[in-house]
Amino acid sequence: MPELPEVEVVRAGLAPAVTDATILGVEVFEPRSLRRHDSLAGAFEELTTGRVMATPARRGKFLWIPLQGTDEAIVAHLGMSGQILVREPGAIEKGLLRIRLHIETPRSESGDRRELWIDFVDQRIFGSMAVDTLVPTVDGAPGGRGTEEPLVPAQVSHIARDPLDPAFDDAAFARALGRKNTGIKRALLDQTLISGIGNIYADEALWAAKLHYAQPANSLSRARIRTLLNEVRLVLAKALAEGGTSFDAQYVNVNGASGYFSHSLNVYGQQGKPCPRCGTPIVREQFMNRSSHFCPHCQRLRAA
DNA sequence: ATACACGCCTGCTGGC
DNA sequence: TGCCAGCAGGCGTGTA
Repeated sequence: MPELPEVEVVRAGLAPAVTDATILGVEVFEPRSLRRHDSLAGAFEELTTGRVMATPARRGKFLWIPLQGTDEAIVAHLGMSGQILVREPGAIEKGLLRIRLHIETPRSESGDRRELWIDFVDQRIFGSMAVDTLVPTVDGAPGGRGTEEPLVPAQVSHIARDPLDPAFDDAAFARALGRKNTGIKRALLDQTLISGIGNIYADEALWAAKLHYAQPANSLSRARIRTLLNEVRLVLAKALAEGGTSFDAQYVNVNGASGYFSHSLNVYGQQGKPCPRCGTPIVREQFMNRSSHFCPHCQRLRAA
């Protein structure tokens, strides 16, 4: 499932196709894929058709494409199974096509323009697209990766910056953890504290930092928080460098090719296999109605 | 206010 | 063989 690295791969792959391209038309095959769209502001099709797009931006797992000459952007979240694919007209989608943007790229040096399809494919409809208003960032820093503008879609403004964002505030994150009387994994998955982390990379980062998922967030020392943040960044950066994860082949990048980080997972999905550090069999337990994978030897609950 | 349960979704898998 | 419960889990909303 797409987490920060996978969404960033999509954003970067989308950029050359959509930047300065014009939206010629929109086909919505599944209205539920517009769940995030507030139709009181107008129909998605009407707000997008004819607009010229700017470079896509991302914060955490949210992606947005500003619409030039307006204070609006197309917002996309991939949910569990969403993909955004850049296709040549006429391509046949194997997955469940929910929304298709017909776009025309800007005039090239040779003077021609190309028509492309931007296909939003999503099996489970946890993801969605919308048109939303851009609002100023609270801290005045750029809204996210891919933009210099201090703007963020209204529905993304409550999402914290992600740990790869230069404007992420380490000290504020540490203070927030100190106020959280909950397990550290729950805090890592709380997108209002730190964004971009999902179940896979939460388990991987906790293993790397030798922390138990239920360790109370407010029991961690400043030094441990620093270590954890460092491991989070290493895990995300490594996955990003490898092009994203595709342990179940749900995730594909904008051209339809699978990512390939799954071979280097240390604990996620590795239950029963030896811990790469100490050899103790990895355990899987239910936590927060999802699976948590950890090494019972390396990752023990510590006294507060 | 904070913490947490739940609903949303569909394709695949394993057990009977 | 066929059916169906269980599972995958991010995020918004509702509740205590």
